[in-house]
Amino acid sequence: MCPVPKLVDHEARRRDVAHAVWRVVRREGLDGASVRAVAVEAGLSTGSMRHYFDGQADLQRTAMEELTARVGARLAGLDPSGRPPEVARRIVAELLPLDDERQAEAEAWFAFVARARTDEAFRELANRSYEGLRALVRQIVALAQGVDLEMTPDAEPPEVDEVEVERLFALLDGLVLHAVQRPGLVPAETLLAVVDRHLKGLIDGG
Amino acid sequence: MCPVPKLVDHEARRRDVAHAVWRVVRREGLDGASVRAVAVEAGLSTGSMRHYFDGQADLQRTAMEELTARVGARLAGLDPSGRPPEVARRIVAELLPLDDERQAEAEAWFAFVARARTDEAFRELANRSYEGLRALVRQIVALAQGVDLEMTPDAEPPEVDEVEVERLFALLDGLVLHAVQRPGLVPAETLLAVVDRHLKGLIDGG
DNA sequence: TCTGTTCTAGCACGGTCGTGCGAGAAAGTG
DNA sequence: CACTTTCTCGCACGACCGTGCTAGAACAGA
Repeated sequence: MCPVPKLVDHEARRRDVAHAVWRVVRREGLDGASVRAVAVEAGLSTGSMRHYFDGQADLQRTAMEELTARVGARLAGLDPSGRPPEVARRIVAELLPLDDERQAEAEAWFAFVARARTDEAFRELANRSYEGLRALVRQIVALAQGVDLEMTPDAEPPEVDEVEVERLFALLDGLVLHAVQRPGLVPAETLLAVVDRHLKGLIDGG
Repeated sequence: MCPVPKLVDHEARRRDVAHAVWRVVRREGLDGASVRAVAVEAGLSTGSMRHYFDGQADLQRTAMEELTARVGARLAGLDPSGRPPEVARRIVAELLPLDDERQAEAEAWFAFVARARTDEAFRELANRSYEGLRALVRQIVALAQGVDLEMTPDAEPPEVDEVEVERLFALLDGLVLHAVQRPGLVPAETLLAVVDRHLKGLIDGG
């Protein structure tokens, strides 16, 4: 009856393998993310991965959850100080694939979202992210129109024009989609120019 | 040496099977569009389909081409008369999934586009459609800003602000993406309200 | 009728997949 | 050292897939 020796950090291992899933998904699509392919990418054997994942569903779901957690952590780490319109611009810029790392995340993310349409296992997480992003965009619209979120309670969503929320939300998703669809052909300056133009109209109009 | 008897219309048959592909893709995703599944959906046997398609690649590519042809035909059939801003609004409304038929088309379309990112066989057609839509959106922006396209030669694209083109293009793709992502939860009125708001800003600002 | 062509149906092969399993290596404790 | 637990590896099974193939049905002309 020995005290349990912990040889490897399971959580860290699961995270590493999740990153391997992202790379495979980006390169070959979610269909190509077979257990064998991910094992090769992660430098493991298929049998070895079974000690950390219950199966392919657990593997892919974990990779998707890790992705949302990563994006969420980056958003939570943003500097909330400054005039409201400047904060709004900062958050928007964080949502765009302005560098390679976020481009890779966006490409993998859309693969998961695409599958969520026909696979229940991914749907709930996709819907939660969708609602979370919509709430964030609602705050961005409020910020752009000069509302200071520090003054309003977190529980209550700010009162804003829902048409403008959907307009900005769709614009952002469309920009990311275009960057994903044509990697390297949508420069960062274009993305920023478009959102700056949009935010300008939002500020002037509100 | 008989005169060749033509028992079935090959083109019509290929079209019917392509529609069966759409239904399977909508229901189970592009991964689920196996030759066997499409054969069942179309009421044929796998061996019988080989008389009309060279293989799975031909099958899926044909389904995607048929989809672009269908959308293109609908756009070509639009009434081009009226004041430019009204024509612009008419074209935009045609691009949105306002009824079940176009919703189904949009869902299948995004499945093909998603695969095009990692599968060369679909990439060329996806890129062509992307460029075609971008050119169309450029014309819409010109129309919204009062330019009468009848006065400008077809060969030369209208001179418009490319930032506005990308902004409207991304907005439209984002709206369609949201409708695809959450079927039934994005009502037609919302889609129209958003594009009307956007076109209004485009007209006033230009 | 007979003949040649088109079309249909389904089987069989080779390949990939997810997954369960067991043997052996590695590491920590007595 | 022995002993237990953790970890790694690769094989094997059954399922599904794309595809080639063959035998027969359906049909148009002679």
